[in-house]
Amino acid sequence: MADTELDERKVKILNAIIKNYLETGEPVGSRTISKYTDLNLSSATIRNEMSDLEDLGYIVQPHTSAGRIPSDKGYRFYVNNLIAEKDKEVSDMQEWMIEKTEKMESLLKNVAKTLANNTQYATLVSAPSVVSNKLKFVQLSAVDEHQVLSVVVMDGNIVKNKIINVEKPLDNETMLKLNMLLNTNLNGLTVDQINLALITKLKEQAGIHDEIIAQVLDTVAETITEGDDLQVYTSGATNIFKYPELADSKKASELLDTFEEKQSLMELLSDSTSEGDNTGIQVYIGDESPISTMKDCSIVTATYELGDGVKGTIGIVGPKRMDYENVVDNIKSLKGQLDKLLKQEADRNK
Amino acid sequence: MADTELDERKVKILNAIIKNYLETGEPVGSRTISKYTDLNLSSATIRNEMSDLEDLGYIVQPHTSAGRIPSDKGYRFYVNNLIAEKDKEVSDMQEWMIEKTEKMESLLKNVAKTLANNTQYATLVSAPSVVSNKLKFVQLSAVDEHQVLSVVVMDGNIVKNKIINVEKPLDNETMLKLNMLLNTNLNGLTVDQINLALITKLKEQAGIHDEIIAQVLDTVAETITEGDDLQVYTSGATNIFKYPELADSKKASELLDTFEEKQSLMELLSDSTSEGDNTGIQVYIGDESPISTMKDCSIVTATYELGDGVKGTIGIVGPKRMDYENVVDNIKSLKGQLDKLLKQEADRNK
DNA sequence: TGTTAGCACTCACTCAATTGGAGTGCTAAT
DNA sequence: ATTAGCACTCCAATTGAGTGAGTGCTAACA
Repeated sequence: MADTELDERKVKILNAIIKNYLETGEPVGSRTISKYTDLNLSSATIRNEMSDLEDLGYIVQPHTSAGRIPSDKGYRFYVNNLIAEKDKEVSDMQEWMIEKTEKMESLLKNVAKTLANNTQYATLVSAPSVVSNKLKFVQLSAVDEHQVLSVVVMDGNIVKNKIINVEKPLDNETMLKLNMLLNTNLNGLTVDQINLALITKLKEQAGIHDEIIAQVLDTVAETITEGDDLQVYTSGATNIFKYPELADSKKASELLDTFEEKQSLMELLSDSTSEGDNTGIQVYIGDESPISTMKDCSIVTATYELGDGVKGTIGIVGPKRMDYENVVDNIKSLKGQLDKLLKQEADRNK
Repeated sequence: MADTELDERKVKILNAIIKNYLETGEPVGSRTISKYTDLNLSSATIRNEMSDLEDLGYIVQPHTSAGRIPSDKGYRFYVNNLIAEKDKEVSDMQEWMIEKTEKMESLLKNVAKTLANNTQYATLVSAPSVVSNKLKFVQLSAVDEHQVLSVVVMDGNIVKNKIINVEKPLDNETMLKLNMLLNTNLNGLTVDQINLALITKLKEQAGIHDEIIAQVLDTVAETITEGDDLQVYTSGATNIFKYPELADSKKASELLDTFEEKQSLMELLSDSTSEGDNTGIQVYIGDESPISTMKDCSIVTATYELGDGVKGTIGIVGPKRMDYENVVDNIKSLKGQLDKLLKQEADRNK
């Protein structure tokens, strides 16, 4: 693992520097390291090594005659080592969720919340993208003379509804027929597969009541397609005030803005779904982040799956000196639970 | 309107002080006022008057030999005058909402957003409280063998749904009977009226299938009752960084926490629904606020109605030196539009 | 040749003293 | 009743000395 440019001692020192900095948030000096570590070396020797490490770009000095802090490259090295090594104990998390499957929305809100509580960082969770998700159930019902309620249930019990205004009341028979039509034709299909052609075909089959039904069908299609892009739940955004390096007015304001404007967060999450590595866990450090306002942060994301195809994402945003071990642990465990939960949900529906 | 303790000149000076402070956010001195206003008085005279105003409690000095800033009492005086006088022009707002009635949720989110944009303060909007709201439509449908979807529509097209897990599949006939039972008994009732007694009665009527149906009924009741307390939409929380007196780390963190933890916001809003005055607009200044973390802020709330009984609330939170005129204008206009919109909605459903 | 001790140097940070300016309160004159 | 003038107060910004943590370099050492 160790690059050729780093001998074992340098690695040890680098690790010591980073570990220490993660704890304190202060630049760490040569004397500290010389006492802190088991390799008995004087501060002077450490200084020489640190000088080398700085030349190699793993650590930087905020100013002359200050201690060193890890550079992005340094963090990256640390994280790579960490994730490769560590893969054993999975922290036990609360089991509350198992019972609360009924509503995807509240489940995800809870996930975001507990994760934020556990880690003390800001978290975000995106709802499973509906695009490659299967339709399970469609139903239209007349609420009153001029309004029809359409309810759509997707795999994973994601429920969507929409009220459709109609000119003339639909009689019971038509209603029944429509429901039949929709369910037999749409059930089990993914949103991808429900395209214009299919809709047109349905319209034709609907036959006589063409006008009204066309309108209804359009709206149903809309219901299924729309709005699933904004589903991001965040929590613990204010945790960033706990880290002085992020808490100054300007940075905090920008960051919180980004969190409030969930749109841009989507980019972050969708970005990470594409280039997932084997573990499904992604770490962005500083400038590596796709969002510029987060260039002073680190971001850890994981994607969880539901049935086939990649779906939703969990993310944690914190200072660069975040406790990567703990975070990766937490997020990994959570991802596992979500995967299991949703899979079992899917199985049950078979 | 002018209290006996304030002669006309004092009122003018007080107004000048407050207006100036609203703009600058800096303590305002006697010389500024002497030049700023049309009443030609020397700074010395102003000083005397200011001294009086301070004794009367309308303004305070942050420290000796600084200018004066309005006290809560001063703001209160200003606001009272303002709201009484001003009632003419209602600023024209975007008309986008008219078309978007279908989904209460997105409507309210939009309201919060535009309001935040227009005023540059933090806003919160609570969904119409369902408590005194009428049930319009209930429906159970079998999604698959073990899951039943219950959909409840309330007045104002608030849709709630919940998935109920059942042991044994329910056959079509039972389903139909259940739906009938629910709709005939519950339609038109308010949540208040759906109490334990009624539920028990329903269970009895359900008869044979007692066990399963009891479970379903319980869940439906739960669906109706639950969760409507958390429906608060916020926007523009980060606007507080625009006002230095709120932007320091500690205060900002507390405030944003309060905004994230929507629960406590509910108190604020529900509080204001109770003691609405004639216009339905409430202004809390500083310590008057029911939430302690907001004691450095002012809060303007308005309640909008839907049919009979008080329902939802719109609120704005900003610094004490907020632009009350503009805010009250905005909020009043918005309240009017919401009232109208929801009323017309209600009418159409008659 | 790698390691260490020692020393001079740098730089941020703290604290106190200094200064300038904005603003007040009071008094005496109009 | 109003105003001009002056002494006074207090904040805010500036300066400068002192401190300490940390570095880089050199020379000695094993």
